[in-house]
Amino acid sequence: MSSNASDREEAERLLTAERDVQARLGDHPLDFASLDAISNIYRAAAAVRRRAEREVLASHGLSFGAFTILWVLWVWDEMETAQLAEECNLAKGTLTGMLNTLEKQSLVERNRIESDKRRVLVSLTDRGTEAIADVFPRFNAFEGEMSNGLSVEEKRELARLLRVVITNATDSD
Amino acid sequence: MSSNASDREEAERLLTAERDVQARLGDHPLDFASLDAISNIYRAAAAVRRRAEREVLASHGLSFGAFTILWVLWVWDEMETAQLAEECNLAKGTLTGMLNTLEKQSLVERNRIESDKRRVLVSLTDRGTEAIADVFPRFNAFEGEMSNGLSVEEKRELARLLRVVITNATDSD
DNA sequence: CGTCATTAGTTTGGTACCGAACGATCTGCG
DNA sequence: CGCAGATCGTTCGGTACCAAACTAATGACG
Repeated sequence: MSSNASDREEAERLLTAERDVQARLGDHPLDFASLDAISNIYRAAAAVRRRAEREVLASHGLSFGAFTILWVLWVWDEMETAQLAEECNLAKGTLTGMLNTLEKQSLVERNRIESDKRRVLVSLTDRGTEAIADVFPRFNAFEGEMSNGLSVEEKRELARLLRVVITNATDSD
Repeated sequence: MSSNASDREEAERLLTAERDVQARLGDHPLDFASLDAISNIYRAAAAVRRRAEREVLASHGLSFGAFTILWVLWVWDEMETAQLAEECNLAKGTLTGMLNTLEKQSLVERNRIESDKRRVLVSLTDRGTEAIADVFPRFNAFEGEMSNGLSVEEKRELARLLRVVITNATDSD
């Protein structure tokens, strides 16, 4: 890791920008701590997602969202659509489309619940189980790479801090 | 916040699932610390983004990405397309489309650079400056809400931990 | 000068994703 | 029963987003 002249220049450039922004805001004080924390969440998520799709998922023809669906179904065996959408952080309309795709690929199957025909139970097919069992270890190793340089305690702390944000963002939705 | 019976049940449910997954993986050990840390990044990002769009940005007709573009231009005054895409975490093709939208709304303008006609300098219009100056304080307050319950030190720590992940995910791209 | 590799931005084709409106099914209450 | 609301999944219209192919402009080297 280089901590050199250009890093220092970059830091100065950022400080100048920070001052400029503050000036433009007048006396309304800027909450930089929150800004950094929250905006880095988005940057990290986008970067991790893109890289995962390219390096781990593309070879299996899976998008990040599709992977998540398979993973959740693998863990919980079968799940109703609404719950699955919630667990995967997707709007239910989005899930419908992705399940169509996954169904065409014979990775998942849908079954209407007899006792309540509005509801649908989604589960993995054998092919789907095979796929996620194959790709998951690679994905988990990738997660390890992405948190390289963090101790186990730091990873736990990161997860904890993020849980607070998730709660705030999900609260009284 | 309730720490009650159903929370405990939920925790047990999760532990069971964890054991099941581990069993399914056989002797290949699962890196739960990395899994939690990384997957929470994505959950947090999606939750924050959706909420920001609904509660802060929708009233201004801005998407999260569009907001980011305006914000970056506000901070840096003007910027070439490639650099702007990088700063906003967008593929350059994506940026083209979003700039078209923003241009139609008269929020940004594009100017070819005379000395090198391939390049384009993007900057805010007066309307754009007005828009971001109006919405940003609200957005920053929202970021504060999202990190509610975290001390300033914890926010800085969160930002720092995420920077490590960002570096890992961006490294040798 | 001309041609070839490089670079900047745009176009293209395709998926993911959202919110809102919808249609089907269930449930409670008269 | 029967019908008024609630609840489930799907459909619809629209944006955002990516990677890869393309186009125009530049610059380097003969």
